[in-house]
Order: sequence, then C-alpha cells, then structure tokens
Amino acid sequence: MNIYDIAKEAGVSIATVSRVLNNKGTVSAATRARVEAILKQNNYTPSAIARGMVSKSMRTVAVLTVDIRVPHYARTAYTIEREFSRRGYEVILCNTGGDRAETLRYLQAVNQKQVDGIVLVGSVFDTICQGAEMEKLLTGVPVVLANGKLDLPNAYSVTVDDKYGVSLAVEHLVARGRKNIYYIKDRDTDSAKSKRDGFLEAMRRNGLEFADHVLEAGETLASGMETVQALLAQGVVPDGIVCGEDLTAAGALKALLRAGLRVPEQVAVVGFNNSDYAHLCEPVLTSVDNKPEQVALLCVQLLESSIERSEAYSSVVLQPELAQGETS
Amino acid sequence: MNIYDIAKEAGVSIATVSRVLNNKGTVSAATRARVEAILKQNNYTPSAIARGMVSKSMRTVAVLTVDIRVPHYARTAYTIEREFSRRGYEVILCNTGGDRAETLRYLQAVNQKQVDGIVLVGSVFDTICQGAEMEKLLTGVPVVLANGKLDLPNAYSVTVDDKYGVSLAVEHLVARGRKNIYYIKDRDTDSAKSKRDGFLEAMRRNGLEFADHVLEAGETLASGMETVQALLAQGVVPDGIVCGEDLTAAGALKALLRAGLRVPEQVAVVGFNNSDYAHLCEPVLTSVDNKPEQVALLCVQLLESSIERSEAYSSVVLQPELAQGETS
DNA sequence: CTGAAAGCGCTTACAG
DNA sequence: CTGAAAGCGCTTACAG
Repeated sequence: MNIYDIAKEAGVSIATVSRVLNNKGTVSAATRARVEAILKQNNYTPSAIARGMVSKSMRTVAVLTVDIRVPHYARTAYTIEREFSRRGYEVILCNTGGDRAETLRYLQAVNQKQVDGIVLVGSVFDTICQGAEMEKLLTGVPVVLANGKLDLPNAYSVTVDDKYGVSLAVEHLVARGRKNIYYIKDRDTDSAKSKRDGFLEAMRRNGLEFADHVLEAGETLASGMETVQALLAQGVVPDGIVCGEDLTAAGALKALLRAGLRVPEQVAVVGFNNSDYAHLCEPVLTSVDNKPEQVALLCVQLLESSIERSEAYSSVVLQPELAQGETS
Repeated sequence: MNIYDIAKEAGVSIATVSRVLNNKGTVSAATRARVEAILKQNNYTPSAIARGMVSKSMRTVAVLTVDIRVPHYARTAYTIEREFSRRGYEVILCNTGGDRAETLRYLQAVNQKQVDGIVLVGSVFDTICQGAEMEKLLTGVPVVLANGKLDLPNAYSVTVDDKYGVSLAVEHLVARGRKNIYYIKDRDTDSAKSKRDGFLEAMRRNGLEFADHVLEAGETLASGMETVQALLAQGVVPDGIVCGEDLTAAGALKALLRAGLRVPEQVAVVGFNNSDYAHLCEPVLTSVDNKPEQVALLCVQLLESSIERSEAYSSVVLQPELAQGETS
C-alpha cells in the first residue's frame, strides 16, 4: 500500500496525498477529510526510506561506544537514545570494542546509511579517530564526543574534568588525615592519564609522597583486587586508595576486606563513576560522580542544534562531584 | 558524488558501474579496472538509502528492550549487536521502559523505516505486545523474543527455563542442609512468576514449609535490603535466601552482613543472572547463570534465517546452570 | 486548491 | 559485454 494506491482510492493526485500526510501546502477541508479517512482505513504508513531518498535523511543517528555492557557507557548511551527518541530520531548502536578497524567499519556503514549525526562515547575515540581515513568518514556529518576531543570543524565535545575529579578524591582523603595514598590506574586513554595527573598534582600540592604510588591495573574487578594484594604482599599498607574506576575500586575493597583490614578505619577507598557498582559494595563506596546523564543530554543538545540549525557551538566541560559513601 | 558522476568519468553507463559495485553480471576486465580506479579515487560510497529504495531493506534490525542500563539486558543486546554487525546489519536500540505506549511508538518508527527484523529482549514484551494494534506492527516482519513468547506466525522465541533455574537454587541449598528458605520476588512479569513457581515447587517437593516464604520486593538494591531487614525485624532468621535478581540478592546480602549474620555459615544466599553484581559481592554471590550470550546468539541465528531464507524455525528453550560462589 | 512532472540514487530485466 | 529504460515511493517546485 503506497501513496499511489491511496491517491487512486481517494480520487486525488499523489501530491495531494503528500500534502495531507505532511500538513504542508493547502488542501480543502473536504479533500483532507476524505484522504485522511482512506489513510486510516488502510492503515497506511509512509516509507521512511522513500522519504529519506528525497530528504537525504533517515532521521537516524549513530552512537559508537566501546562496550555497552560497561555501566558508564550504558548510562550515557541510554540517555542519548531516550533524548533522541523524544526528538524523533532512531539510534544505531555500535560496540567498537575500542578497536580501530571495527570503528572504521562502523563509520563506513553508518556513512553509507547517511546518518544525521554521530556521537562517540568514550575517551578512546580521540586517539582512535586520528588519520585521514577516519577524518574523511567523520566529515560532512555533525559529530559530538562524550568524554573525548577531536580537532575537526564539525566536531564538538562534552567532557568531564577527570583530572579535577581525582584531585577532589585526594583532597577528600587528605582532609580526613590520610597521607599514604595510592592510585590505581586502569587504562591508557587520555582520560586515564588526566586522572593520574590529577592524582599526582594533588599529592604534590599536599606535600605527600607519590613516587611509585601509581599502580597499573587492568580494567577488571580481579585486576583491582590483585593489584592491592600485590601491594599488601610487599608489606605496604596504604591508608587511602583512589581508583580510576568503580570496578577496580570494588576489587581493591575486596582485597582489603579479605586481608582483614577495616574500611574505612584503616584504609579509605574512593572509586570513580558513582555507578551501581559503588552502591553494591559493602560498605558503600565513596566515588567521584562524573554525571553521565548530564554529559549525554548536552551531547544530544549540541548534536541536535548542529543537525537542525547547523549552528556552531563551543564545547562544554562539566565539573564532577564527590559522592560520599561509607569507605572514606 | 553519485553513480552518474562515476559513470560519466569512466565513460560507461550507470548499469556498468552498478555491476562492478555489486560484482554482479559480467564486466570486461578492462572496464572493471577503469571503473574501480575512478571509484577509488573519488572515494565513492553508494547510498544505502537509494539501495534500500529498490531492495526494500536497509539491512537494519531493531532491538527493543526495557532499559539498556540493566546489565542483563546490556549483555543480551551487546551480543545481538555484535552478531548482527558481523552479518552486515546495523542495530537500532530502543529503550521502552517496559511501557506500552513507548513500545508502540518505537514499533511504529521502526516499521516506517522497514527494518528487516525485530528482537524483543525481556519477558515484559509478551504481555505488552498483546492486542490488534501491536500485532499489526509486528506482522510482516520477522520477530524473535529473548525470554518471552508471542503467539504470532512470524515470531520465534528463545527462552531460559527460569522455573528450573530457581528450583536448581533451592535444591542446591537443600543439599547443603538448609530448610528455612525464603524467596525474594521482584516483579510481576511472566518470567518472575515462573521463578516463583520454581521456588514453590521445589520447596513442596522437599517437604519444606513455604507458606509466606515468598517476599515481594522492588527491582532495586535498596528494596532487596529492606525486604530482608523487615524479615529480620519480625524475628525470622532464614538459613537460605533465593532471589530472582542479583541486584536484590546483593541487597539481601548487605542486610544480612549489616545485621551481623555470617554468610554463608548462618544464611546462604543465591542470586539470579550470574552478573557482575554477583562477582562484586563480598563474599561472591552464588547465582543462577541464565546465559544471556547464548540466548542472544540463538536469537540472531533464528532472526537471520527468518530474514534471509524465510525459513520456519521452532523456538528454543535453554537450561540455566548454577554458578557456585561463596555465599552458599 | 490541485495535478503533472521531475527528481532523489540506485538495481534490474531487457535488448542488442 | 554493455546501455537505455523502467521502477522503487516519496517530495517539491511549477502551472493552472
């Protein structure tokens, strides 16, 4: 059932049907009523593909992220999807695994589908999306990065000041009298580096020893746990641990509890993301809230303005806050 | 840059360009080489919309779920997305919130976009998708349900035997000598009811008291905690608790630990989903593994067969397993 | 207020 | 092996 069938049944031209469909142009009340009745009784739905053919838009945006199973990405992607849905867009989800080749594949695919915009969720993308090949794909379509930066004329970013976030955590521990503070770093993205820098700066500012106080871990619960176990095995008992992720913080907490240490009395722990993971911990993890919902909402607003009014916007930086739990 | 531009530059017809693009029909080696060179040097990408116009397919599927932030849905949706991506499809993500009106909106949208298939993730959809209005939207496109059932000729389902899963948990506790076992039920979906039935049946089978042993809770950590706190406040100390979700189980565990009870020595706890939540708990939660990745993979295989070969498949039921942790 | 016609960018029989 | 033409289902100037 297409617009021709409707036109025939209503005894009008397809142009008229199109007009009532889109409430555009002028149609006499009588004609409109007749066409609408036929539309209804045939349960007609216009083809978005045919419409896209002429408008060059399918009202679809692509969200590329590393892995939707990571709660922080899920929260961000969720809000992005909901906000775009309210605005009449569908969202294509892409799990790139942080892999360059996969990212390229996805960008090619959504480029062929002529998405109206792209949002890149995660700090990895500012490194991954370098190079002429990538830039070609990211050009000619509005792009916005959540927690990343890209030097392209059509790319905007919404970031959280990760460095400040970690420094908040350190200052918090210092205010509670902690001096022997360690940091667990879990990745090598720009964001992970800023966090580490925030740690180092805050430690220096407070005149605390920080040499060898940055521990490298993987992005898993087990790795957080093992890292702290290794530290304890060396005979080092910190009085504070700051982590770049709640997941590693939960692992750290596990290691401490299993070693019979009391948290926060003997060792305080602070995580990052203020996720469900933090709330699940017993005691509940103190964590840096980096506001993924706000980031997501701003991303959508920037992208929508870019798409619909092709306006130029500046990028936005949000300040994180400390969410007090019971581990500090 | 469209196919006409390429044709002109290569001095051939658009039909020939289309042939080399699709490796269809026959093209002389010389012509092919010339066209390919021009394609490359212009960085040409065919419009998926125009292709969709003729093929009536955008090679896109829609995944409707309640809320991608729920880890179990995230794991399912992740695998679905990855598997479809490998097969050359993009995935549209829809967070319906379990709401009927929203589900309808999403179905209308993806219907207009003529998606090639729909996967419904979650037990809510078998109740939500009842009614003529819904069925009209779900007709004419292959549909597959993960953890749900729908009585439509074109709808298949992959389910996990939830009832059996919970009975596994009960038998496990009984085998460890537990007798005063409670169940925490957190929703009212068909799946939640099967789980409860699994509890009741297993208790009956073992000759254990089960009247008033089903506690109603919300789908949150706090609610799981409060439910157990209320039970303890009544002076009841169970020796085993089975939960319909890891999240409520984590809450239950929290309540027990805070009440100074030892887990599993005094009270054993079993969750459901074998999620990261379970692993985060200290001690690590024993949990029923309901294999979301397997479910997702089967969904994709069923849907793909339906789409590409329009074959009829029967639905699949998977058996869950118990994942032994430290709380039992 | 309404219709005929062109155009969006492809694919696919059909001729040759 | 190659090209002319029709068709996919719409929207949009342009006439009238």
